[in-house]
Amino acid sequence: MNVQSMTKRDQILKEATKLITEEGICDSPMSQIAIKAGVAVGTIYHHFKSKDEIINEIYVSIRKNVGDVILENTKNKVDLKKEFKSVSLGIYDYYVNNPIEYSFLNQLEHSPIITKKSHVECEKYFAPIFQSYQNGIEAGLFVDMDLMLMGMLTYNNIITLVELSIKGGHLSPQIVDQALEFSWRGIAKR
Amino acid sequence: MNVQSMTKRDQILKEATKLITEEGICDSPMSQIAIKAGVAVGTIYHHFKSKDEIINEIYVSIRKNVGDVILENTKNKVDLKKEFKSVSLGIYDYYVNNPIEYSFLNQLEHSPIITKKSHVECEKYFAPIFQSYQNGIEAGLFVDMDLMLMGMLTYNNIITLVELSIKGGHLSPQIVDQALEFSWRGIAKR
Amino acid sequence: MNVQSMTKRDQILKEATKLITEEGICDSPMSQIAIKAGVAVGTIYHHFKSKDEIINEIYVSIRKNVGDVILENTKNKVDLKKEFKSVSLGIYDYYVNNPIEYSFLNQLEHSPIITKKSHVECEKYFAPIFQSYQNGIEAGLFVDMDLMLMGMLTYNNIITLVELSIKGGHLSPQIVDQALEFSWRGIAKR
Amino acid sequence: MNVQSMTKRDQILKEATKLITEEGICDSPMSQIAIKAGVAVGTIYHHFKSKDEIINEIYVSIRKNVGDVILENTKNKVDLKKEFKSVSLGIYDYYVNNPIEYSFLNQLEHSPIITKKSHVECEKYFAPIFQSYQNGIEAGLFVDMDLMLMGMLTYNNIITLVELSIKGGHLSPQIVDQALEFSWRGIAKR
DNA sequence: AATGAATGAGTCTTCATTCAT
DNA sequence: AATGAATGAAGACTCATTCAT
Repeated sequence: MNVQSMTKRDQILKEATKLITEEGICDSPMSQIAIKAGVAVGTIYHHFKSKDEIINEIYVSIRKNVGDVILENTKNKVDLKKEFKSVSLGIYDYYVNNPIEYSFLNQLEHSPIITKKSHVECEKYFAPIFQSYQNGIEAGLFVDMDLMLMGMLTYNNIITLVELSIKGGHLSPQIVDQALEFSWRGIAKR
Repeated sequence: MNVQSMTKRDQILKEATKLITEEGICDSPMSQIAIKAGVAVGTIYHHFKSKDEIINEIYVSIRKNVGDVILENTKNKVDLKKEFKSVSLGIYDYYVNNPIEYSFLNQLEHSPIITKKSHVECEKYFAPIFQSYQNGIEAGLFVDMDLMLMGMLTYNNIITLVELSIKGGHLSPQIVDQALEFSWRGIAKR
Repeated sequence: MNVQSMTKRDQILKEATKLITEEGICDSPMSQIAIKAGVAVGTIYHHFKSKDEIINEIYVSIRKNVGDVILENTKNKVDLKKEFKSVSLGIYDYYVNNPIEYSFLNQLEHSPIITKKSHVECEKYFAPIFQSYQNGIEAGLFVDMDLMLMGMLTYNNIITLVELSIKGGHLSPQIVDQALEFSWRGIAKR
Repeated sequence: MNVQSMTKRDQILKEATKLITEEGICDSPMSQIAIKAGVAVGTIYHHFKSKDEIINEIYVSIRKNVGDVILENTKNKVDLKKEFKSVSLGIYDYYVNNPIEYSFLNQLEHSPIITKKSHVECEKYFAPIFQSYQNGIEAGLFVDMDLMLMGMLTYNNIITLVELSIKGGHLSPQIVDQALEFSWRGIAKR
């Protein structure tokens, strides 16, 4: 795969993401993606097997981006609260700065189009957080809560914040911190 | 509108909800909805203007169901924590007992198909909760947090719980209570 | 058939004429005719066997109106030129004062929807003109032209005038007379 | 556009013309046009945006054919009467030899499907005749008649002739000449 | 006579995918 | 690798007509 085709492949993925986010999957035909990406329809089929494959690839790749943020912010073992906050802020920043990717995830995560395989592949990107929470519980610093529940509650609280930010415009650092404190009070032992 | 057509109209809405939940909008043709509902395609168009209209109507009606639950659990002013828990459990129970409706909401809430008008109409169903939180803050019993943020965080925590329940099977009352306590710690002043 | 149903029947015919003229046959559904006529769809089918029947009935009835004008202006045998002019002006006036009927005829006369039977029935309405021309030729006052040709040429010249009037607004009596003289020169021996 | 697609495009136009002429627009579905043209339905939409676009394109192209005939017979400035007759005969011949095209025009010219744009585009094809008549009037050889009126009267007389020919079978040169003389007497000063 | 809910074949159009170039 | 014409199944929606009330 040479440089030019790399470019085309990426162009296709990028424009597909944008179009699907804006119009919905039902209203994002391959022909339109081709036009936006500046390639022929046939070219898309040189790089991808089907429309569903494109969608799944985009989905997983965005999840991976978030996974990278998590990894980055958990690699140096530091104070638990600091880590909690830096991971949370990292995810928050990623979504707020990549609203198209965020919106894509929202529209697709509950769709039957995303395969079981894709979902499974995405799970591993969250592993570092679960590890971190596990440590917190074992160290007696976190409340004794079901691990999966704790992970989902805290993650979804970040999503709530992102949602508010995207709908209502920029959030002040105070508001963001309020939300993170909300979560922290929920998991940390007094 | 007589009894029989009521039945047909409801049948259409019910089967459309089920099909869309299972197959996704793209894979839920009107012809299929008609078959499942036991009516002719034309009959659907006798009762609804378009596919989008059906989807929006279903969306709003489910939100209204949740609104009714909220209303039911906020009408008797009682202890704030009791109210918080009964509202939360009410919503939780509704979604867990109506997984199809829950899934429908998930798939559609971020879709461009749902109109601004529908979204606006749904907002009012949440008003009682916001009122309750407002009271809590003013009484000095809740932390001084942005009202919208507080509402979304607590609501989404219930959603998280529902998600876990639907994915992982029945949740023990302890787990449910853990999650509600997580939220309560997040909003209540110590 | 009582007075009320007469009214409804006529209402249906009137609104069908208008709608078809404005929208074309393809875009004039029975349901729309029913609404415009203020009746139920089923009511239309009490009065007419089918859509085609309505169209044919309207077509023939308009042709009959023109036939009545012809009859009216040929019943008193007078000077040939005067008769020619009064018949021509009569037809011209009818169309200009009934532009919807005129337009209906235009749109339908070449359509396969109009049956052979309808066409044949309409022919008789023109008989008086042909008789008049026959007389003119036999009297040696008109050029010796094929009778049918003479009839069509003169009639179509009136149509030309109507067309010009409807497209370009009111025509001065001078212009109208110019056209009638054009025809007259075409048929009268010098 | 290569040779093969040209062929397909033309095939579609040709078969659409024939079918619409025979069956009327309402009874000429795209599926049928596709079958007759020996292409897939989708292929039609590869070449045309909509059914209406096809119809308008056919309409204008036929008018253009007539325009070419007019142009051909007016380019050599000769005797006015000779020109009048050659133009008239040219148009007459075109229609008689292309009865499908003639019938198409008849069915469509008063239809709301033909756009204003199409009508305007067609006007220019008649310009040479109007110029010729203008010359005749200015040279004092033609009666002083409204130019548009003169154009329409003479043109419609040709149409009358065509109509008679198509309905009644072949017309003798004498009959044709009778009609042209009818028109000539109408416009020429004695 | 009048109604209008119901029907379902049929309409125009779309679009994922293929394939010859 | 890239193209884009071609395909045809399938989609949303229409509408003439029927029929129980």
